[in-house]
Amino acid sequence: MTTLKDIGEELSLSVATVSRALNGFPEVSLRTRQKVRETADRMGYRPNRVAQRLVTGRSGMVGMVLKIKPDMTADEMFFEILTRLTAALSVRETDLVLAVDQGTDPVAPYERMIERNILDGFILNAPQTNDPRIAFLRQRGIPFVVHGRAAPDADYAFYEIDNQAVSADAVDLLVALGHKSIALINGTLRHAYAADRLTGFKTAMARHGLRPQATSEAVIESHGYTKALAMLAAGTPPTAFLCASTQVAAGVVRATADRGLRIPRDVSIVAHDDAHSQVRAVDFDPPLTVTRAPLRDACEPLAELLLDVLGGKPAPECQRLIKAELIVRGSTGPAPKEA
Amino acid sequence: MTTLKDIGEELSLSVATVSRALNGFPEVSLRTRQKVRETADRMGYRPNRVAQRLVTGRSGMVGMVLKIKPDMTADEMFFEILTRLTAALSVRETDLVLAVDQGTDPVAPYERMIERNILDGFILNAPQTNDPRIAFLRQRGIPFVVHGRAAPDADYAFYEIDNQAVSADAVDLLVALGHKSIALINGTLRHAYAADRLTGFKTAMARHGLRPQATSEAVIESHGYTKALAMLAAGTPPTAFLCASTQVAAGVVRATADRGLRIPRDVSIVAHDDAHSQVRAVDFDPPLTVTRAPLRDACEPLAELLLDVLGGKPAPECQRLIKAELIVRGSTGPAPKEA
DNA sequence: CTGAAAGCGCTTACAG
DNA sequence: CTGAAAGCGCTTACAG
Repeated sequence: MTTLKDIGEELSLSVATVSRALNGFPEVSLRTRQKVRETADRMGYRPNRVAQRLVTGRSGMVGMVLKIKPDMTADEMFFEILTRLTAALSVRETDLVLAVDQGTDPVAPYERMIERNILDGFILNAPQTNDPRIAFLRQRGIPFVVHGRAAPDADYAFYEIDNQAVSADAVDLLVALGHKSIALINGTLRHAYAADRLTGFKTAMARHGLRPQATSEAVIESHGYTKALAMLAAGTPPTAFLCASTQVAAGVVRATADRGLRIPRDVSIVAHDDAHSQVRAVDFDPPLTVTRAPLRDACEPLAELLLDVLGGKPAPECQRLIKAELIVRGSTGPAPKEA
Repeated sequence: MTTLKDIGEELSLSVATVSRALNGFPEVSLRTRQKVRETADRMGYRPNRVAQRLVTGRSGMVGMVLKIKPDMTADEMFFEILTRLTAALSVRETDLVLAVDQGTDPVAPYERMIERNILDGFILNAPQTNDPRIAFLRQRGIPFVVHGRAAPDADYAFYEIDNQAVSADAVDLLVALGHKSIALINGTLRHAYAADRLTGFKTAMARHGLRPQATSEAVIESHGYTKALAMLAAGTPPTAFLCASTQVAAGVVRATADRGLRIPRDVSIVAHDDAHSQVRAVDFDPPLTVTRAPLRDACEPLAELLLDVLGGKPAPECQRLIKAELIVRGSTGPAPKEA
């Protein structure tokens, strides 16, 4: 392996100058800089990251813990996220070390990774309300960025879509179309995003003087199906549904079909689309109106924000609240005339 | 962060002695060793891996490239392999850095990772015959271990099941049951394991003076189905099938059912089972006779072997050829009486 | 049994 | 614009 010293000897320069030249310091003369670059290339120089890391006090590695399903099966599109995150970190000279969480204690895998003493920080995902992992990392003073935020008053770095606005935008659209009986089929409330969606939903409904209906359970087709079926059979059935995901929307669609109702004539549907599920919004008939915020879009900002945090940027400047797009398609229409 | 120096000052010892004590060197007196250990614990000492790595010349990181499917979907059970491998490396103070191969050049991702100059070695999987990645790493002198071996005369570290024996064992079992017309529904021959299975099959059949029938394609249900259907309709239909996987076996079962044949009365089936597929051998009716070698069992030895290689152990001592189990269940029986 | 010293390959004040 | 020096935190011959 060729080192700075080798290059220095070749050119009769000190390692200090070679180092500065290679790092593009302006005080080094252009001629020297060019000569050094050239020689470095010729000699196949690659900086020793470990040495760089020792002197800078950073390891150049960040950790992420993957929560996996009990059957140890992989999440759809997991690899795309992994790829994008790896790439985004890689251009920042940072490596990603993965761990898998299979136990009951959500904090344990983080402790294990910290124990190893080689990580500069963490990327967390899927935060829950009062997430113990966040409390733990903060208490230990370990830098991290969260994909999502555990509470509206988060004082740490995060990248998140505005989930209250997700609900509010959908409600506003439906109300403008004349809907008054609107139901939210939401995710489990221990997930922070679902709590935000519910808050946004209730607030928006109240603003319009309407009474909210909501159910919060697992984001799966059957949740949409069973709850929509029950709601449609009730006294004042919803004329519109907000669905936590396209999977949930698929269940709602099935329920409306079972009841002999038509979309959007009898029932309107809006879903949130993270562009991650195998169930594609445009493949519905009619295609789904959605609030859309691709999960994959988070990778680049997450890497950027984490590096900012590691660089000492204050937390309030490392927070990104993104608006989801509202894409109107065929699944929403005017409210049916009242009987 | 507390360092060796801190501990040394606390105890009025040199960093050298503290280092030796903590690393359990026998020349340090027991009393000193205990005192140092105690103080280190009390002060919350964690060795700085980066410094250790600089001085030992190793980064403590190894790479693995995942070849993913075009739809970027995850392989079944991928997380279990990832977990086990991470755990096996972790106890050896080694971290795993993943990259994803999405391109056409199989070597490119390795070049990119080497470029970064922080890896001690690689774990390769799914070797192909004349695998260019192996040629590349060897030419560059980069340590690696292969899960599988690209050729029977491999001169590098590998962990692999004896795929020739997999076929031979199955053939021997079937011949003992009186079968003479035996077909192999094999994986694509560019995969080294499939080439070995075919060789083993032909050799074993020749040894018994029988004529081999084989087809080598993708390891999917439809391959088993279409080929078995065609073979069963031919002049001398097989009375037994060797299947590359449980998926392939499912196809063969479907084909025999279509032909109105019974298992094992009319047709016997042996499959190879890596205990990785969602299609479980014991769930068949009748349950499948298999050669069994769980993929997950490779994780621990792979980690061990790679660390051996990094430690300078010669390649011939870093090769493991494992016999798969032969588990006889209901899908094999005596050959039908000849008509 | 323990210590002083050199060194791993880099970066970065401090001088000049 | 360039160099000599110190230092990041560890390990390990070399002495004693």
